[in-house]
Amino acid sequence: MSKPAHLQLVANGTSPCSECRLRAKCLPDHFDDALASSISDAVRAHPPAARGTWLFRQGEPMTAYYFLRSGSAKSVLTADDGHESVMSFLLPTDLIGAASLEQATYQDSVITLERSSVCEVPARALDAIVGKDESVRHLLLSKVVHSINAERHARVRLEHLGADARMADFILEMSARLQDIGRHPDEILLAMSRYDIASYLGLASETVSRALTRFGEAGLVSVQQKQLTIVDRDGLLRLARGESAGD
Amino acid sequence: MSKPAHLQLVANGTSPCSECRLRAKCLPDHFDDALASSISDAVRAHPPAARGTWLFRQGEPMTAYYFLRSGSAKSVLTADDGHESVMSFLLPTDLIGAASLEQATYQDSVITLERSSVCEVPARALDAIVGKDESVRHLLLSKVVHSINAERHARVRLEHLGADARMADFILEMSARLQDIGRHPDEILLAMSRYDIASYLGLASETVSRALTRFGEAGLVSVQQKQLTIVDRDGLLRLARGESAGD
DNA sequence: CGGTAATTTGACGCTAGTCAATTCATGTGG
DNA sequence: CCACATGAATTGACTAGCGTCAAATTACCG
Repeated sequence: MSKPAHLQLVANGTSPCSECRLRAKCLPDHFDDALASSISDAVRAHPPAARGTWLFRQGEPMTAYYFLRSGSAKSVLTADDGHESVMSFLLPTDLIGAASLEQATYQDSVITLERSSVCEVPARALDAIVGKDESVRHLLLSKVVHSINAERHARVRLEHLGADARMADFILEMSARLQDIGRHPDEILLAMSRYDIASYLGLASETVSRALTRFGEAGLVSVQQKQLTIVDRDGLLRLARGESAGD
Repeated sequence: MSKPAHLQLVANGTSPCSECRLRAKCLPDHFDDALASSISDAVRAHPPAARGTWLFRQGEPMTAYYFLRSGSAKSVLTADDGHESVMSFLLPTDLIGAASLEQATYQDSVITLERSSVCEVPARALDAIVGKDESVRHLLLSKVVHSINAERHARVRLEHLGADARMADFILEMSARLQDIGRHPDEILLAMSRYDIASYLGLASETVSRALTRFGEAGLVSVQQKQLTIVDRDGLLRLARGESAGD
């Protein structure tokens, strides 16, 4: 994260979705010719960008949305007083910029957490497709609504759970999302810093550190730097439900 | 709130929007004939419902959205373990059910906090209008996105603010929303219980009570049961920014 | 006017934040 | 390729804010 740089707009990609392994998560089932041609006009695949690359920054004019194709990123909200909060971690197939739809400027900043590639969809092009294709419209809406419910989950987690429970819930959340995109649900690469996790969960980074250490000692997970492996999923589940380790 | 009852579907309303004082907040500027007729087919105004009436409950099949026309309501999320969290307070012109768009069942429960009336929009009718009218589509999307950003604000409030600051922020939030619908920004009717406020802010109800008492003593507000009057707006603002009372 | 629920107020304890010091990765340049 | 520098992560000690429990008071509705 030493050299933040803006995303280079190297538009060397061509109609990218037709061959994409993850297409089913981004587009409707029926990938007919009409849709395919709309898409290839609209979507621009980018070459991989280095860790620490900004896709956009809060306050900039809103020009495009993105879908993450590989790697990972985080979304950061900067409050009036300068405080920064990590609002979400982004994995492949996630819609990036949902909170900025219909807005003149971006409502948050997004930065890659590792070498990552994205598919860019200019705002205008998205609007055109959504106006034409009903199933794309439903898919977009359901992605947006999904992010409402993700925010709500995050909020309820803050309201009701203690530090350990939040941490366990976070691990299970990441696991479920990895599984959803066809990755192994027990092998989690924590590409973000402890500080980022802490901000996401409303904790101090020391508390995250302590929780991970304790989880390791209790045989719930095994942690080696950024690589976390789930060992006792049921144990994590119990913790996330707010039951103390022993019950 | 003693006798919860489901909303009576007395469809005695007719094309309600054409005469509605708050139309500008629910519909696009140009209210042409085509749109007007779509609307009158779709929107059904209900007679006022008593306090404690459920509009819908989490898990029920999703059939319709609502716009609040008068009164107020709260949205409640029930977690797997039975815990209930107040997710939002609803005021006139608010879209009710945004989190349930494109879902088979309602994602939360909504109950009136006082005698209130609503405009019902069947899911199918909304979809039809959104498919036809571009400006309605943009308005709907911006309402949905607005609720993402409201959730985010609520979450950042939990993460960064102490009890007093949350409370002050809540009062200012309600004030701004009242002003937005043309009501006096200093006269706030707290139709919800202290317990509801506490749940919304992630606090204990005792903490809410104490904060209100202290605010009254400090001359920031004047409280008489459910009627709250803002006395020192700047003082509240400073508190909400996290500055202690004296700075 | 009485009964019930909501609210207020007080006392106490625990959780997690803060401060501080140490160890450990990471990647950079000689 | 290794030594070093920088920032991240870990660990420990201390403290404060807020939740919990309990009791008293007040509002509200029949």
